[in-house]
Amino acid sequence: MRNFEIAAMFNEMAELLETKDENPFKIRAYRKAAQSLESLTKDIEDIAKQGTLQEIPGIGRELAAKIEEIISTGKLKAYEKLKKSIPAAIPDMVEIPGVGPNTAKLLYNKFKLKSVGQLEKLAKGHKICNLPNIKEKTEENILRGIELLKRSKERMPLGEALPIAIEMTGRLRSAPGVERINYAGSVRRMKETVHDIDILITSSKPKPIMDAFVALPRVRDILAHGATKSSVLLKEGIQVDLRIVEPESYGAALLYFTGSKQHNIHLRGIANDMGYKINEYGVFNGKTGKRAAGEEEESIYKFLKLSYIPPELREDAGEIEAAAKGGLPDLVELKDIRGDLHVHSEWSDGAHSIKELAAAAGKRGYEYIAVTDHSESLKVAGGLSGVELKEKIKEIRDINRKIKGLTVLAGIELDILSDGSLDIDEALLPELDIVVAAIHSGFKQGKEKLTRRIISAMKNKHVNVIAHPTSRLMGSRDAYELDFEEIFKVARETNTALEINAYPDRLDLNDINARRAKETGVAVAIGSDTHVIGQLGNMAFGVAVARRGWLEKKDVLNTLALDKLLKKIKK
DNA sequence: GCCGTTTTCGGCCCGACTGTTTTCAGTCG
Repeated sequence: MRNFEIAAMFNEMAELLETKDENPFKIRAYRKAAQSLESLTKDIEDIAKQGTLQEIPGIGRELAAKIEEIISTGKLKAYEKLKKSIPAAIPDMVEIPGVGPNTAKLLYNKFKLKSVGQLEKLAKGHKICNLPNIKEKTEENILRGIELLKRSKERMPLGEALPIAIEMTGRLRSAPGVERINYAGSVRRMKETVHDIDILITSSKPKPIMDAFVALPRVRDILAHGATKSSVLLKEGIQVDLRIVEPESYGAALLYFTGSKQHNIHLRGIANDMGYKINEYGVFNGKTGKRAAGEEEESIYKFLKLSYIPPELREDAGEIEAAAKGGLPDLVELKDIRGDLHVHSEWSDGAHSIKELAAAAGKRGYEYIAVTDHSESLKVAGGLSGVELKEKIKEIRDINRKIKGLTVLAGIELDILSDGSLDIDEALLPELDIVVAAIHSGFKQGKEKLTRRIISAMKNKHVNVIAHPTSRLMGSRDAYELDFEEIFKVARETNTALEINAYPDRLDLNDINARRAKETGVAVAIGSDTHVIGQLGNMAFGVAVARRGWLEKKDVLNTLALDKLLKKIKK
């Protein structure tokens, strides 16, 4: 799977081309192609073999040839040449907020800089403030930009960003003059990580709201403070943008501010073809300037003859074409979830008793939870021996006799050992209601071996779900590579579900693999991997991944009623 | 560099904020 490697190369080429005064549309073409590769649900090498590269949106004759060159030689001459032609300090300087290609080139040509560090020294010595278009203020801004670059995080996990977005909108809601308020951007699209938080407000009196915004307690730095648009950097290292528009522009502004950029560009292109223009204020007739829509998002999609596209799908990954044909999926919702299939109790490394978990799950309206404590070899997590497992199953049966309205399923999170065997006396497996298996060690074994381990677990007739298939932990452990095509194939053949682990640092399967699972007819189970009762709420993040993966209710195992669930999984 | 029942050439989304300017370029989203 070299999709991401090639996408990264195209993205880097776009950045390099930006410093060369290249045609901006050519630069966009590279970005669009990169994005297209990132959202691809198939292996690029397979597509190349079939000779259908040019069927990928944004890939034409030239980029297809470049992809083939990368696949066959491992290199791309055009990339190497481009990289050699641009001094490394220029793209490094462009990383500084406020410094773009032109400023970077100007600085390089004047001082022949080798690094951002050298630039910082010069700026501190007031050596750059006599260049054309650069005076003291710009010099200060460059220094501030360098500081920002050091302090700001690359991307923040959704699990951290969403609560901040909710808190900030909550605080601003009561500011004088606020009519409607929403967070937008990639947080609204529920992307797994976000670069910044976008907030939209409608009001006819923006100024006092803006002043309140930049004075909020979390604000560490004000990056821009205008009449209708401001940006701040929070103490947490993430940027928040606030935009205020008149109430009649709510829909258009929410659409614009939610993105994605590629989705908006595509919509605006459709409007152009119809003789109309879309901006953040509305849809306007290109000739008369007369307003045609914009108060609500729905009215804009309707005007463009598209069905309404939920934010999670707005990535220009085929959703606009589907909406034009009325073929959008009817996305699964949190309220469709009838139970949680991955929960830990104090029998292993969870904090609560099974009784407490059952009560909390009942409060959430669930019909069932599977208590899936770890198996014996996972010592750090207090894995259960066979004897303990038997006791635990007995406890669950007792609890089920006493409680009403919710069924506790006797489960296990079974370790898939490094040779692919299962960490249990297999005679015990039939006594369990549901068996979840997962890899917890040997992450560096390589693609082939890891794939074989998972496949051999799936082939066991008692294993129902493979949990967190790639074992990634955002920010600390990358996903290992797997042959997903093979895994999906065996999963379908053996009636094994793959998990979307809803724990915010995992979200594994991710959106793209979830979509591919659906396309290949593999069932998906969403599990919260709860260790503390509050984490049951993480189910919402798992549902978000499912929605971003185009999943419908029927694609998700734990939307089934208990009797249907038990009938559907293998025994 | 892509794309096309209007086009194989000539389009390609659109606007806010800032600083250095005296009308605009650069940057950002």
